[in-house]
Amino acid sequence: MPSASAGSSVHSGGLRRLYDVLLEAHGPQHWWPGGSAFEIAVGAVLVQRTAWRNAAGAIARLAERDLIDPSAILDLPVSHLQRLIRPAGFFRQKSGTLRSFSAWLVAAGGFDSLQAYPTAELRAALAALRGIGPETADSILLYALHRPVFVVDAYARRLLTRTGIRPDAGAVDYASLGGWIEEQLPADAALLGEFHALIVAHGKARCRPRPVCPGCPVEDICVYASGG
DNA sequence: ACCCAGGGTCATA
DNA sequence: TATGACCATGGG
Repeated sequence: MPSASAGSSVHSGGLRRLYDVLLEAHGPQHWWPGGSAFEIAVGAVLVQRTAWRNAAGAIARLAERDLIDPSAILDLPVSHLQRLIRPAGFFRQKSGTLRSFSAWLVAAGGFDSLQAYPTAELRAALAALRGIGPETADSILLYALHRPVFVVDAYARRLLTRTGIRPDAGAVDYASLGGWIEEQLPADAALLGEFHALIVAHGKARCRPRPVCPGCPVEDICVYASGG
């Protein structure tokens, strides 16, 4: 018998099955297919509470000027940085976050140097930066540093709640929920990266109405699924 | 005009 | 602990 794991009795392997169903329904999302680790981290900051289209526009404006580089960001006058990232919204806050993150990264010796540190330590260091919370920290860990981390976002909480995999997902704190999920999945950054992207894609496309949308591909593993 | 988008921080009760 | 206000742009 597997050791005690809350909630696994009803949905044994539920998370892995959810991944399979989402992949089948939506296909691979290929987030950040090409691009440096720094560009990925910049994207993680710029996309906060913002449509990806807008964040991508801001990244393009930086890229056109060869500014996707921590030292280049730091050398740039703040007003110029703010003007360039304006399409991403919250540009005053995000300019400060990008500068703080760039300074931290340069001080650490770059992304290659970061790989020497354990995930928990990096997560704490990132989340200590102003403008980087738990979710953005995990996004950077996952997509830029390829650490096997589950990114807990609002879509994930909603989906876990509605499927009944974790009915209290909306109320549990970030670290507890993320850790609980990571325990049940392979420590595979590629899988977890695809999973997060799929959850976002699903959240945008489906299940807006509650409690469950008719014809939803996730319906058959949903505790609320009825005859409708 | 209204709502939302791949969050985070701070003030208040 | 838990809401609420605020940050700002762009598309449906």
